[in-house]
Amino acid sequence: MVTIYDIARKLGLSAATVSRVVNGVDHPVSERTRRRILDTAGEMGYRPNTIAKSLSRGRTQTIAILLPSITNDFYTQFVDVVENKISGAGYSTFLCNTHRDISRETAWIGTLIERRVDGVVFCPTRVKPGDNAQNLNNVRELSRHGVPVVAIGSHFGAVSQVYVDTYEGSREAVEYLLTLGHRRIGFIDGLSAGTSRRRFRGYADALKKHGITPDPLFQVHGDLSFESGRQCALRLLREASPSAVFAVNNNMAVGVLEAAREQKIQVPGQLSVIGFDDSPVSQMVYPRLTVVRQPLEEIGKAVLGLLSEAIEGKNAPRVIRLKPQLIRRDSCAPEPERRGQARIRF
Amino acid sequence: MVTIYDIARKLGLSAATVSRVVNGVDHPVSERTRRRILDTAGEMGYRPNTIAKSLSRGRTQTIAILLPSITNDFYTQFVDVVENKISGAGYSTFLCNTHRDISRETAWIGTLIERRVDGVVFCPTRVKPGDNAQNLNNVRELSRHGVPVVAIGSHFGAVSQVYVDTYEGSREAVEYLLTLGHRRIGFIDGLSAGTSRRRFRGYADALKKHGITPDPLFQVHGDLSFESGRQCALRLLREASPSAVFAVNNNMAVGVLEAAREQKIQVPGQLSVIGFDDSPVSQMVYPRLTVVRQPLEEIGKAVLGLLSEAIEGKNAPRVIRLKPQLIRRDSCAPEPERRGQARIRF
DNA sequence: CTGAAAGCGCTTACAG
DNA sequence: CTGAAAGCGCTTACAG
Repeated sequence: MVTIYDIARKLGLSAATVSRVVNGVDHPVSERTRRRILDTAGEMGYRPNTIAKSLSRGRTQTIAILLPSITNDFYTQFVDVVENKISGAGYSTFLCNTHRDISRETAWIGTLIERRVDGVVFCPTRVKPGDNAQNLNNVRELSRHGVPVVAIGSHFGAVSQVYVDTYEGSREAVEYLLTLGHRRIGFIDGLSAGTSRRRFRGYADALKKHGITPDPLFQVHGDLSFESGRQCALRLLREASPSAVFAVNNNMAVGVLEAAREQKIQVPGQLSVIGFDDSPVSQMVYPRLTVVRQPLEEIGKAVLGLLSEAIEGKNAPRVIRLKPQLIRRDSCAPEPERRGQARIRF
Repeated sequence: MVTIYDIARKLGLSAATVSRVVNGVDHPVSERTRRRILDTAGEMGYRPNTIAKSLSRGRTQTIAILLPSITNDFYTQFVDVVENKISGAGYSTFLCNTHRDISRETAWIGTLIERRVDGVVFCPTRVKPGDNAQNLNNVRELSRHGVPVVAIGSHFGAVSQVYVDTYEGSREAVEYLLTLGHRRIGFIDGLSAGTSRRRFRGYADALKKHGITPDPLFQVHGDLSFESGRQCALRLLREASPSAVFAVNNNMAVGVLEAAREQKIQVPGQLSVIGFDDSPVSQMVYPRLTVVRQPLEEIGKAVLGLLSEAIEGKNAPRVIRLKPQLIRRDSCAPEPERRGQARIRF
């Protein structure tokens, strides 16, 4: 590999001068030597060594995206927009996948500190009850070592956060179903340790506001997979016969569609369905899913903004709140009639 | 940030000794000083600086995955398994997304050379006719700078390759349809500049073997999206009335399902459908798609094996061939009857 | 306009 | 068992 010294030697110049011109630094250099340097750099196939630059500058121009899963549609789309903005800002990005294993998250933290990344986009991994506490430890560990962090969704003390008001999104979705006349509304939750509690509260509050007491019979827990959505729906259909179902993600909502099909229940004729997030699959199924969409482009912009602030050290950590949006497609319809009145419990 | 010098100074030792023990190098050190160093390293919260290590060792322990799109299910799954193996081998991975833009691929090449990555997993971006030539240039550029490369799918001179025999997979899928009695088999291709020519040849050869001359009327081009699959299917249905359709990816195959639904054509009763790759969506639609699956786990293993060889410089570049597998699910059935005999052209 | 020199934080052959 | 020193490839304040 050719270095600035090779160029300097060949031209009888100093490395300092070569460094200045190849970096386009604002520093007076005669036009002639500039040309000579640029030319021979080209001829020799010179490529600056980013590692050496990083060491002397104390900056790596590198950002990590730490997340629970890359095969989950939400994160895939998240990575797509965030990575795009990161590289647009002149950084490279380390992809750090925990595979929903908190111990791998913790391991990544160490690696990222040692790699001296300039910042990390932190999507906490939490599936088990204790995970949340470990997330906090991990964020603190980064902060202790001076690594700027922006957290997605969850709040971790003195660190910036982009927060999508899933409570509000959830509430709106259920409001919508209520407006359509539904009163028997099932809720398919995710892992209990996850952030879906906010989604549940939005659901519950909407019901209460309309004088309906949330009934545990209408609430089931899945694991975010298609198959679990199907199972949950089957159970709801059997035990609560809802006229509408709200699921906390898309895969499970699609599972609901499948369960309905198996039970010969028409969607949306006999059963309305709403999902959360807006993955491509939501428009590839029949009927196309009505969903609560998280504003990915805005999220990406917020993430980069907050991260830049944190890196520059200009502003104090802060949180940017974003609102999800209800996208009405074809999976919802007015409640058909008050079938099964006798079994209504609320 | 605390350095080995800080530890050395505090203990009245040399940086060399500290370096040796914190790295667990095989070099005699008294048990006492080892303990002292380890203890104070712990107390001081010492973290080795990977950047400095990289510079002095001439190795960055970093691998890049360069790909056309991260929102495409195939690449998402590919990244999931490959990144997992890469980090398992002690490397971190740079995610380099070209967004199907060849000029961004070229830009990444420069960045990766300058970052001195230890290797790159190269999934060529090609959508336009000229892209292929640029892919070759890019691979050569990496090689010229001594960066080990393993290419996926395409062949690029003196560089290792993992090759999935999509010709064979395609041929088998069409054989299967022929076995079911289908003779009017539509083919939905991707971008013409892509690798799907091999898939087309598999299709064409299977037909010929059964005495059927491939008819251009049965061949249409989509852009790999769901919507284009739908459009292509609509056109095929209108102009060629096939009894089976084979699409070169899953999204388009799902689009075929949607088109059939709109036209009140039963799948698989009146139309059989096969897709390529095996994305999660293929099992979330109705009916579940029969597909040609690429063996991701094996691909991942092959990639890492080849990359290791290239990094160690032990073996000459070589290619590992893998075979896709036909996964029979619910979207295919025997050809119902010879409807529309009069219009058969072959 | 150009350069000498120290520094970034580590590794490692060479001595002792 | 321990250390002095050079080297990895840059940057940049300081001189001239």
